[in-house]
Amino acid sequence: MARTLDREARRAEIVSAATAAFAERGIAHTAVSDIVKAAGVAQGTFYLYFTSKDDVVVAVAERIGDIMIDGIERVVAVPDRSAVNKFLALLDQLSDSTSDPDSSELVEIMHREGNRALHDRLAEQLTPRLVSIIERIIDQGLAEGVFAVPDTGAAAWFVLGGLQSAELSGVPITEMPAALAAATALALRALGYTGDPHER
Amino acid sequence: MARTLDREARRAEIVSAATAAFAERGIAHTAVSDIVKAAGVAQGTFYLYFTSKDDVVVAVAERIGDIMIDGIERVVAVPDRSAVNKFLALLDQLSDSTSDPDSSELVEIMHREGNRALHDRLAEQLTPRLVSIIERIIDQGLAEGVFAVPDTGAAAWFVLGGLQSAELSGVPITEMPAALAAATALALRALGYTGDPHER
DNA sequence: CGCTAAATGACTGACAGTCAGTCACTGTAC
DNA sequence: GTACAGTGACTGACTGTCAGTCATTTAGCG
Repeated sequence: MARTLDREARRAEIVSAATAAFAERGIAHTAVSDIVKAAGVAQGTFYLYFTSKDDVVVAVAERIGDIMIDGIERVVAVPDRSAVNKFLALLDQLSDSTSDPDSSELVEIMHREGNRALHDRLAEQLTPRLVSIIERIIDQGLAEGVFAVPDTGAAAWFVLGGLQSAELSGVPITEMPAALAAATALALRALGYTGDPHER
Repeated sequence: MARTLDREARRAEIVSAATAAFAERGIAHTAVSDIVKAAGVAQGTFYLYFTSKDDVVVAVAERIGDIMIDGIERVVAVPDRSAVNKFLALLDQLSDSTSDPDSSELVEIMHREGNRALHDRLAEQLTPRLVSIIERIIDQGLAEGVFAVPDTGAAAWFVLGGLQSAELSGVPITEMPAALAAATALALRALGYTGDPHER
């Protein structure tokens, strides 16, 4: 059965099997033997594509991260959108990734208790990418004269941290929109924006 | 050797042994058998005091958290301090926990690669406690008329998230003070403060 | 056909967690 | 003050699980 699939495809198959297994049992209760059984390969094969069990967790997080960044890049790339508009769109997209059927299940898996490691790995590789998108938005806002910050990089990190923290604040899901609106207002104020966010 | 130590003391001994072992080898490379050997008890005894290996990680994080919160409560409890002053003192204390000999080593251990779990567990139980302290400071600031936010809770979460994010931004330690100053300025602006933070 | 590299799966060492048994101590009875 | 049963903290050898390895097999390619 050797050489029937190219390297990337085989790797992707194992990542899919791992994602499904983590969804069903959680990371800690998923053995590498479960993953390879589902993927239809031998245990040794697994270690030709991943250096460790942790390595496949990172790969799953990467896949989720790629999907999320794709969605965000799409709404942010729209030309002729104002910086504030893009910023609000980015937030919509971040909180609404649940509504995207592709990513909704993945995000749900990640938030399950017992899959903390997945959440951490995602944050780890998502955060720098989000920061760089936010930096671009802030720079645009500075050019437009609606934002005022001395250090784009620091502002991007701060604002992102603040917004992510709303997610962790433990407010019930029903009140999330309100919490998010509050965080958005604070973020815009931190960026030196003085207008009404709802102009759009 | 039965009944020679009260429950709390024995538990504390095991936590100490675990802390030392985690410092030396990292969590993943520390076996429960290493901890009990260092603590001078049998493996079974460990499970009379902790439900799992993860449970002792939480206990170590709690000990570190208690020390940090103590230090912060101390500087924040000073009467006659303005809200802005307390806020700045809190930040000093948070970033300077390294200078406190008690906690410096603990903080260092926690930041080591491979002890991510410890960092996460600390954040988990430290964050709500910090939020509540920051809420008190914001309320004081509202009473003093120097802050202006519609929702104290949301503001506390946002500001704390933003500040913690500076820690993760990957700036070299030499530039940390500058990054922290930038984050502080952003935080105060988010809180609606319009004065000069350096009045003190 | 060799030759090379991918794939295999039985195996191993390590380790988290268990449990039947020990023993130091305490309270009670005489 | 002696005997003795009761208690529960403590023990450590043991077990099942599982991540990771490696000698061997299989498939494609010139």
